[in-house]
Amino acid sequence: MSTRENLITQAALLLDKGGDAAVTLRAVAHAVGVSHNAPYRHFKDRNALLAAIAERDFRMLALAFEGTRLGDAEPIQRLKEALGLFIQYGRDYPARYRLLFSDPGIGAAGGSLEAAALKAFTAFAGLVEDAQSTGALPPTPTRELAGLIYATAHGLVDLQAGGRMREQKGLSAAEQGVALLLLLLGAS
Amino acid sequence: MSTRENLITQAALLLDKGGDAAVTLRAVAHAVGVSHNAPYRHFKDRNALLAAIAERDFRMLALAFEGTRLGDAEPIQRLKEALGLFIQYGRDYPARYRLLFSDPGIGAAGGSLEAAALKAFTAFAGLVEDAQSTGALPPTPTRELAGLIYATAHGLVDLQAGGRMREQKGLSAAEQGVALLLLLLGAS
DNA sequence: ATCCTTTGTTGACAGCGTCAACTTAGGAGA
DNA sequence: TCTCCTAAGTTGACGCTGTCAACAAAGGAT
Repeated sequence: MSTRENLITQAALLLDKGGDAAVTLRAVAHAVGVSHNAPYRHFKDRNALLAAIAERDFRMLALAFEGTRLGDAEPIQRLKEALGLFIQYGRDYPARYRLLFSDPGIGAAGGSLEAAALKAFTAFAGLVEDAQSTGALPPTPTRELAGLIYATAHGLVDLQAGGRMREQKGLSAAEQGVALLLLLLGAS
Repeated sequence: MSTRENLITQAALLLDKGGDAAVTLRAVAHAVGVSHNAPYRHFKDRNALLAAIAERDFRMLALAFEGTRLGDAEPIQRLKEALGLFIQYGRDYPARYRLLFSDPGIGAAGGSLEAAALKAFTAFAGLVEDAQSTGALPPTPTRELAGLIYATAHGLVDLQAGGRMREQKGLSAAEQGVALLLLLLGAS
């Protein structure tokens, strides 16, 4: 594995373990086994390293969505699966999740991060489109409806990660919220 | 005005102007005109100062929601007004908004911050309840429906603040998204 | 055989949060 | 009135951080 990839991996590990503040360039470099300035050969600055983590994870999200779309289940069921994955990702890796969706200062990274983020959303919109084609969701313009569901899922996950949403017994608040949204959208 | 309040005000100003990273204890102290260590007489550490900003703003949000509830317009219209205020707050003060809703490390603050956040949400739920009572929204349990709408608005604002949501012409994506949600919820 | 590019190193710097110790002002209690 | 305690503020120091500059080696292309 290249040093660059090692840096990204170890940085993500530190992020999961100790949150944003734990991702110090020196700690990452030490974890990889290089000097404290080696990361600068691969990343312009700390934000660029964080952006690389985000880009990698957005790509994985996109792949997960695309993979889900190919499943056997009913389209609306596949959409629910994808939303479940999304919520689980946010719950299991809250610091990483917030890096992808709520970190300022990462925006200045080259367009490749934005492209990866857009690709993930586009894959998600495909799932919504499939569900619409079976009448399980209203015929609202796909892009807007997908944006609405995406934003709702994000809002639920983010509020839950911040403790601003109480946990219910059994299902997480986010899972319940998404289920309610789909119910209200589909029952009409 | 007490030094403590001055510290909160200047910190919020710096936050608006330069984002989270600009809120350095030394810069805040300098802006107030005290030594670099004076803030420690009023706040345990940097996070405690940030939490104080968040608490103050949550209180203001709660007041805004409560005030809106007393308006003359139809309940569903008052709810839309409140959502408009919320979105505008997030758009005008994105760094502050993210402090309230997406900042880890603030959770460790005493329960008074959580209480203020809950009060804001409770006021919002009151608006939803009023709208339900006129049949403008489905009779889903109020707390869950309010949580859903709240989370959706938050998700839209947060995605927009992070640039992950394209701006439409005229209305912001968040305003459009909320309108679409209410339409889909109410048209059923 | 030479040279340039990539990758890595060491060393330094200012700025940060935080701790410790000292100073001062002002009110409570005698 | 004198004393003393507490709250508020100060100076100085510490280690850690991101980042810059200068140097070293290694390896393929010419």
